[in-house]
Amino acid sequence: MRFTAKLRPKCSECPIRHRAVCARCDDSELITLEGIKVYRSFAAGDPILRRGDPLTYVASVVHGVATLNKTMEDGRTQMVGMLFPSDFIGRPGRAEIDFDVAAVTDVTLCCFQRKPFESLIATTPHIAQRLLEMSLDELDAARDWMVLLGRKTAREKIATFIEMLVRRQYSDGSTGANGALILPLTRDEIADYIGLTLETVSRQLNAMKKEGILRFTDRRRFEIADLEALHIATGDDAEDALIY
Amino acid sequence: MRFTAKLRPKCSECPIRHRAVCARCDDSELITLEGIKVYRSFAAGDPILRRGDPLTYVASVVHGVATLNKTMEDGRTQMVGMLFPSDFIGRPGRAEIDFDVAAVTDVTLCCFQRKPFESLIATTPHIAQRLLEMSLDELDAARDWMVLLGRKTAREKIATFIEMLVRRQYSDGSTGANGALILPLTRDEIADYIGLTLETVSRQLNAMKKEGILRFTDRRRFEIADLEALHIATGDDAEDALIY
DNA sequence: GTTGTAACTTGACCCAGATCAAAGTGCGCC
DNA sequence: GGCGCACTTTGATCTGGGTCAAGTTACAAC
Repeated sequence: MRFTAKLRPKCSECPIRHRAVCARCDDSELITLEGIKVYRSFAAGDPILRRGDPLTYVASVVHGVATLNKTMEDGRTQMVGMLFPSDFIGRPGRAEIDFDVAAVTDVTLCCFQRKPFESLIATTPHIAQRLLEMSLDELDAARDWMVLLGRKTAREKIATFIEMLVRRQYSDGSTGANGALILPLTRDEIADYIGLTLETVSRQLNAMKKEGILRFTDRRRFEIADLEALHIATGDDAEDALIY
Repeated sequence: MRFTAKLRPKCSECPIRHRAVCARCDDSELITLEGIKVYRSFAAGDPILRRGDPLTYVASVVHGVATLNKTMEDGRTQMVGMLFPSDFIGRPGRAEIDFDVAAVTDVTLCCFQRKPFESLIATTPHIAQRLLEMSLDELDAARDWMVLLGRKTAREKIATFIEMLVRRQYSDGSTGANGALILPLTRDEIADYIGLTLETVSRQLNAMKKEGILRFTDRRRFEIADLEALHIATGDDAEDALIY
């Protein structure tokens, strides 16, 4: 793991304190965690872990966005996850990782050595329970993504991706000034996430701009002009919609 | 949950004893489980749970094959999982299920009421640990399937699906007489699992038959005539291959 | 046996999205 | 302020797999 900084801020002031793997820890458990944690920072574009790397550390994302990528022998790639603040990297009980993890924006991680973290899990049910809950949530999300990849049209894929971004950026308050939303990924990266090519992503995004569903201030910053139309474009049930 | 039988066989003689959620339980923990478990059977084709059903029970598959299905409003469906013996149904801490579970062959489940099972998890680290491990394994499998759905060709999808079947049927010894493999799904169900149409599934399966990779004895029973060619057709790395 | 039906195969044609190609845009850096 | 480069847009064309439409099996019920 590359890193550019080592710090150990107070858990009590941590922005992900109530959503991360440590969410249910009490004060004494936090003190234990504080003793073994190390902050590490990565610049946008940096690799965090490569497929096959030994999993010496596990970590929580504190700031920024990271992606999980699988690459086939001939170079085709599929992104299999996007990590936002509070998401967890690494799995206890597994010695190496089988996909690449990369920082797409500047990223700060709160890292724990895997071995001591595994012992902690065994003795701290609050952490084990929270980790199980987070893993099951990720599994649910992965299954929803399987529907997107297997059955949705290009337009539905884009709309679903945008809706997911909105949900995540509001839930961790990482929207830009005056609530503007941010596309943390390039057209190419979006394509890898939703199983399209970058050209199709570009065309669909511009189509939704022309239709007045999205309003871009620049290539990365935008807002939702018509939340209802966006949801209809996802192809999902009305009951799953963001409130509008 | 529909059921046709209620039995409570001995855990020590259970065929999935060492692979299911109870794998790491000691004798005294098994006695606790024996006290609260109930066997239920479903006929091929029966629904086990429907989307939105209250999750009163969680269960392990003892015999047979079940599928997890998501359906969009307009009827498009995507299978998001296949459950073989030892796989687990349901998630502690969630009151309802958001996909359909159906028996594709005759199925026997070992069921536990969710509430008592949740208390068991809290007090029995052997079960909590095993459940976390199984959930993370499922998450890994879901991510591999995302690559299949997002990036693989029809031929690669079929080959990967067959290879997965071989792996699972050997690992639980559910192959037919003289080691013949069984397609537990119809062409239509296979299509829903790998994101194709039934016609494409049929064409690709017959192509692999003509090429001498697969040998069918009837529509559901077959054997692998060329395991190496099958693996090459998956598009996956040689290192992930079944031994040949 | 016949008849019904669900599952499967095969062929012809079509189209959403891929591929190939060429501009356009914007930002960092000297 | 202009050069370089990465990213994006847009157009033209192609194609893998979808769609539509007959047939064909194969087994279950009578």
